[in-house]
Amino acid sequence: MRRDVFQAIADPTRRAIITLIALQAMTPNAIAENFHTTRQAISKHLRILTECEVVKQEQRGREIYYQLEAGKLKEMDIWIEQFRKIWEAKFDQLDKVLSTMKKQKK
Amino acid sequence: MRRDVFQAIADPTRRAIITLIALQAMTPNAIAENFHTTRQAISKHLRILTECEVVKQEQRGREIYYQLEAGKLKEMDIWIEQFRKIWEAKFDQLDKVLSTMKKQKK
DNA sequence: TATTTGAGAAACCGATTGGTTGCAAATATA
DNA sequence: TATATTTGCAACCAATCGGTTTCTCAAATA
Repeated sequence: MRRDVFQAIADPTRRAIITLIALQAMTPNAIAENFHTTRQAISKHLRILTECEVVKQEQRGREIYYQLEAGKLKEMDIWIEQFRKIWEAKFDQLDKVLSTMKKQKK
Repeated sequence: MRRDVFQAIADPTRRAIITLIALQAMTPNAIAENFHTTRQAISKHLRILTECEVVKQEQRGREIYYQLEAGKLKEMDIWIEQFRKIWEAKFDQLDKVLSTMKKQKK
């Protein structure tokens, strides 16, 4: 199955997992404690995140620590980049309007 | 149905539509010409994009022009923002490693 | 007025999703 | 060694997705 970062972060649970493990790596069990689903459901999400390389595994004994691969999120950032100019331009226009209003007030 | 921006951009066709109409508003027919699907399928995507407020309609006679609401994409940008520090930190570390290697070479 | 054109809505379809329960394998511990 | 713990995997299920075809409606045009 072909997956990408955009699909990976489409699910709210997956986004929550990403935020959760952003600062320190965690095991599936520890992660699952933070959600109202079964451990297996979390395991599935982790599999998807791993396939998309948004997350990295590190085996330690029988435990597996999942760690965020923040760099992969940069791909999204690059896609959004092209639209940043547009919404910033919009705000520039708003600035102009606001400063015009200010001048008129004076 | 509860939808959000993240679901909106999860589909590649939808992302392509967004890029397509970023610079100028377009009608469903005009948009559909750029894809290998029916106009109705595009119409469905436009409905989802409209529900998520990523896109705005402007009726002109019997034609409807779809226009990008770039500001909505900013929501995603804000979510990614929190991870930007992390991947930038990673690259800072890489910089250190590289400069150390450079010094050793000298 | 009759006809063509642009667009959304509805019904349907196969594939995918996110969840569940039950199981098997490997490691840790008594 | 026997048992408990951590994890992934398979099978199943209802809901949703992305697509199609068919239909209706409103606006433009002959």
